[in-house]
Amino acid sequence: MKTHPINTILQGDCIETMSSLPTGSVDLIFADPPYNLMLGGELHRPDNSRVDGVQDAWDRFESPESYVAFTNAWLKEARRVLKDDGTLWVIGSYHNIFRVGAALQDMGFWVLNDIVWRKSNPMPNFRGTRFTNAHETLIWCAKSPDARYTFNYEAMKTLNEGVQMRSDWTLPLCTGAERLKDEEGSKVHATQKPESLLYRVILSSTKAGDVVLDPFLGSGTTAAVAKRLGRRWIGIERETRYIEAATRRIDAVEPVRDVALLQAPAKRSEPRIPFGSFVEQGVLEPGTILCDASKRYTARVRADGTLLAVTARGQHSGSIHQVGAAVQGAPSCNGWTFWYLDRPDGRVPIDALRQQARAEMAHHA
Amino acid sequence: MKTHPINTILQGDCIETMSSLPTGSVDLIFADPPYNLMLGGELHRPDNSRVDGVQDAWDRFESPESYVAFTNAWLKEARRVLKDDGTLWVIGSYHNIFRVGAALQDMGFWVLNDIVWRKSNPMPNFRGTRFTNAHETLIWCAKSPDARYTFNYEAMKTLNEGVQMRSDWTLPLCTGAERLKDEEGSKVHATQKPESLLYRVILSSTKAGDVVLDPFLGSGTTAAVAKRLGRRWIGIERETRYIEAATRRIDAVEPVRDVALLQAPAKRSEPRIPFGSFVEQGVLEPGTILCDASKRYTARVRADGTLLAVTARGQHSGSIHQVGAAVQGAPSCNGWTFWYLDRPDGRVPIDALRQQARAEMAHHA
DNA sequence: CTAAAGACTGAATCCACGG
DNA sequence: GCCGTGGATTCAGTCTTTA
Repeated sequence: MKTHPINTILQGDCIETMSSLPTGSVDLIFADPPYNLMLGGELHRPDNSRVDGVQDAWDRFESPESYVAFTNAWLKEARRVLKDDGTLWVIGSYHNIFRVGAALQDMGFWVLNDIVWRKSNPMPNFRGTRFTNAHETLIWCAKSPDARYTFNYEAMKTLNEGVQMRSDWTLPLCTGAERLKDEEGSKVHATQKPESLLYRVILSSTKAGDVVLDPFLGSGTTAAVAKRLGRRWIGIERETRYIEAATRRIDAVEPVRDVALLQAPAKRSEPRIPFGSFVEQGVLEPGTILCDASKRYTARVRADGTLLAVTARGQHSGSIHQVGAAVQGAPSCNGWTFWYLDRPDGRVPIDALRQQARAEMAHHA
Repeated sequence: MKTHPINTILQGDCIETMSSLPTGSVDLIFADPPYNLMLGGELHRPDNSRVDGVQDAWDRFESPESYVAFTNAWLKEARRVLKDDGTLWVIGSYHNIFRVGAALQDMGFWVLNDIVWRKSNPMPNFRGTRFTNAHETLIWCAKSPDARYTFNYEAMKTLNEGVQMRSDWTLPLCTGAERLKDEEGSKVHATQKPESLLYRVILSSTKAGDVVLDPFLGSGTTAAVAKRLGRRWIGIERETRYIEAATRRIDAVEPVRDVALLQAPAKRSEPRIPFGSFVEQGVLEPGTILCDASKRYTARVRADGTLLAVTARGQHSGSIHQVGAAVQGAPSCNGWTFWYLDRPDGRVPIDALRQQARAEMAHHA
């Protein structure tokens, strides 16, 4: 039986090593595969200094076909290891992202978003022959169109000052103290990703305790951020020098202590309270009149917690939601926020009753 | 012998019609093919209004395979018609752009840039299920790696206030007076592109007098901008109603005398700096304690950039502004100046972080 | 007349759970 | 698996109507 290692780096080829992991065992995969840059000769700045680009053997492929074969192979194993409701992130540039995206769509993955990492401090185009290549692309996808994936909508919205997080993220490159250096002061890994990028990836699409797999761990950014955010992790890496640097780095990470403190709870996860319970408990008398914000519609509360409304279009009865939708002629309605109640201290939405009940439940818990 | 029509709209299927054009005869192709969105049922806004999505027959394909076949067919003709030193632009979204990009790379096209059109006013994600889809992607490519293509580096730099034009362009959607409407006031074309986008495309990669071909002309944006910029143009379109609207539109265009007089569209809605970004980028650890100037109140920073404060009046969580207001019992509060941070070099308002980040952004810009 | 408030709109793969 | 129901969910802008 396949064992399930956790919080460790597995040394080896990413495809072989993934094949040793159990089927449907990880919640999230973040993959930063070789980009297959196919750089020609060396690149020099206007002052003739040499640009230290990606020259490593791991980025060399014989042909476009062999890159596609490699992509299909690792994606296939990733798909097997991923839970049915898990999601996959892949990062790339125009050199490889189209082939990767087409391959994963052909394999049945369902794209949820393509995300643009807009670099606030990209390397300029020294020759002035193209637009400054100032971004990279991430693809976020589920295993199927009907998968129930994790998306921490509220956390992303608050992280973005109260408006929805968009598909373009402006973040700086990994530089300065965050960038791993060897004894001689040169960078350990050519393509180390910034922790801020992984922070957003992991915070948006996993829950605390989830298992995050990175099949191309490199300098260990994914594992470091997963550990910091109270997620479990598995890394796969071939080269010993990267493993050594990543291990030191991950060991030094302190997880955030209070997991409950990590993020505000989503509204969707709050306990459900039936409207009828307020009638049942005597908070509302049967016969109480409700109205909408504009006072165009009124409805009467019945003993079983349903409403009764009479309009020009006829008589409507049913739940607070059904009657709210019916009187407006709308396809749906949130009755909690649509209906109001006259109280001595003013008109309040009936949602105020629910909020109060929830606050009392939290107090007793 | 094949004739070379110019400054006209050719009615017909794009592949057949392109095949009637001479080989190696156009300098630039801009293509806005169907995205094959595959939308499900109806979508409503929270106010219950219905979203008027793309449901035209031209966007429906039998299968992913038939979309790929269609893509290969039109790309092949486009490649033939294009001069050896000409370039091709294609716009798309995550629904189709990966398949398109892979197809054109397989065909030998050489990608020069992928360009992100960052929409300053995208439609939100109404259900809170994904990141707001706030961009589209353009691929710019030459016929071969050694092609001597046109790139007006200086014009782009000037258009971008003296710094190199990046691969991400922030531009608004096509709305208001620019959007073509029919007699009943509804939009003529579901996916009319803004002229500002085509300005950049045509100005960056053609010379005056060059021939610009758009095989999916639609509402005629490409032809209108080409004419305005003193380029020649050919449009291909199948549907009579689009041709009629585009013809009126193009006829009304006055070519500019002096292209240098064209001014850059105002930059709108540059990224703001959310408080959460400092947590994300590791400037602040989750769990960090903030306090106000008088040290009466303290709050704890959470991983999503919200604060959590406990006072005699209860527990408060939310943005730096909301929690600042709540602990004081005030109606509002500027959290940037209210909350302070203890640093080795003394206590500073958190606004110092923001000022520093803005200074760095200005430096990089 | 101006100013404020309300209506309308955009290439959208847009719900979750219990019976 | 399907079906019914609860109830959660929007940003930047333009244009129209009201005060």
